[in-house]
Amino acid sequence: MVLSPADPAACCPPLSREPLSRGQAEMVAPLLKALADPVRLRLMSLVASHPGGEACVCDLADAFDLSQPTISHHLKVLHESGLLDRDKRGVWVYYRARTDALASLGALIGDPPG
Amino acid sequence: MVLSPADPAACCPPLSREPLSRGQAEMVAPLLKALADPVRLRLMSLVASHPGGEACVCDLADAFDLSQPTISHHLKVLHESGLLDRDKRGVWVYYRARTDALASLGALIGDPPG
DNA sequence: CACAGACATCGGACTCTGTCAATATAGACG
DNA sequence: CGTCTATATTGACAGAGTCCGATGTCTGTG
Repeated sequence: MVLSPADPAACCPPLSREPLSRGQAEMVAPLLKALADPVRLRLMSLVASHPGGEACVCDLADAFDLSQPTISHHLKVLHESGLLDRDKRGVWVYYRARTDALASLGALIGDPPG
Repeated sequence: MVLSPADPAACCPPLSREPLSRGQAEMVAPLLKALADPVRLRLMSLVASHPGGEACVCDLADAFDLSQPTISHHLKVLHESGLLDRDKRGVWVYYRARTDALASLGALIGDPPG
């Protein structure tokens, strides 16, 4: 089993406030790496902006010109990084955006020195 | 010559607001890719939090256990993505964080649906 | 001009990543 | 149980990324 980390970006002050330690950088970089792909960015946005806050794979796959395993792979990356929650209901799997993780990450990057 | 884009993340609504288009995702992903490396994250943080808002390569290189060409390479990636400005003064090169680009990117990721 | 120092570029070795086709798993239903 | 449908896993491969040593470029100085 693979557990999804809680909110890795919540551990660090904003980039512009003080230098990130090596350990902190190694915590945060995987989150950014997970988002740093056009397909995963769109997947994340599709899920996060979906009415009800969640979307099933069947809703998502149609938006792309990619094979089903490829979509599944990208969703796995987002899930394992802690940016998407997974919820299997019957045959369908619903993904939900971790808005707390997105908010922490956004603050880490964008917040001024304070 | 390589020109540094203005502020790519300023073109898009927050992730959670509405689905990112394919074109938008392809604009933003390179910014995230540039940040999605532990070394570049620390470099960015070192520059952004440096007193005076800028730092020269000589200040930065000491913080890492990497060769000088490697540091230079990472700084180039950050510069070409539009996250760092370059300013050569005499023999030294000073880098300055593009706080506008960081703010836009942070808002894109972290802002709520609104 | 010659030299030294700060930084960049080049060429390579090696690892990581995105993608697909094929196959597996797991639930619903007859 | 057998079948259909939704999703995940595996294995393979091309392309991209990280890193280093060697070398190049530019600038100040004697």
